[in-house]
Amino acid sequence: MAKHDPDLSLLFHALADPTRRSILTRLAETPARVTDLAGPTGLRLPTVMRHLSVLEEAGLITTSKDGRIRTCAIVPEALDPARTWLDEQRAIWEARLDRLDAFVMNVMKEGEE
Amino acid sequence: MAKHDPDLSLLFHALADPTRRSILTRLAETPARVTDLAGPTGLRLPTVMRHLSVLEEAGLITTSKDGRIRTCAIVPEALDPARTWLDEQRAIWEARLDRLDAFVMNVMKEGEE
DNA sequence: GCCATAGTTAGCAATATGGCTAAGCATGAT
DNA sequence: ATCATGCTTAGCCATATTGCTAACTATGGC
Repeated sequence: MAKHDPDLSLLFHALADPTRRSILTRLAETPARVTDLAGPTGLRLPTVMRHLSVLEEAGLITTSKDGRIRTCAIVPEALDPARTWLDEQRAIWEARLDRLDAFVMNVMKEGEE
Repeated sequence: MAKHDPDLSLLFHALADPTRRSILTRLAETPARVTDLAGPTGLRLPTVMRHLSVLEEAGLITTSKDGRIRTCAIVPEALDPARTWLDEQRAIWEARLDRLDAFVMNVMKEGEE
């Protein structure tokens, strides 16, 4: 049951920003409030909110509000589609490398003229 | 031989675009000319050139020009930093999950006393 | 030389991104 | 009730991204 959109573009885009990655590693320690997350970044609240919504839309975090406090937490399995894609690519790329070796050697041999 | 910056932001950003990912999977089959890569995308040459330079700056591909033909090829190990980061995160995230489990169990146990 | 091919460069337009301030709303403490 | 806290919304600005066309360079074939 895929609740979150596993769209790779959303996922990779969310991971492409250092602020967002630092938020994720911070959340890896423990869930945190929005203000707690903003602190280390040195950014203003609305800016952090924006990053959080990007992370949430990518399915990387969930948030819930209790009173006036919104608590954010990671969604560990959200990384899986990215990992899977990378693993698939590596498999394909490496398989091709063997063929490429042969190709390069051939070209180099012909280039000796 | 210019070492490419393994910057995760560049890397993830490059992977965040479907066109670029399709170019990569195309290149996984075999090296190809710029025109060959442009064909399947339905995009114009300059646009594809742009995508290629993003991929090259991220270290994901190398290109070389022979006569008027530029040949592009994947750089398999370029994915490693991304894979490594994902693996690290997963380890940390899962480690925290265990602690969270313990915490929850502890709370539940105390609640029974 | 002439011309088609392959790529490149320059520049335009629309949209997205990432930061901000200012003002608003809801909640908890006094 | 009042006020501080925590978040939210609206809107502004600068820059980046992604597409395009048009014009240019460079190479290879005839």
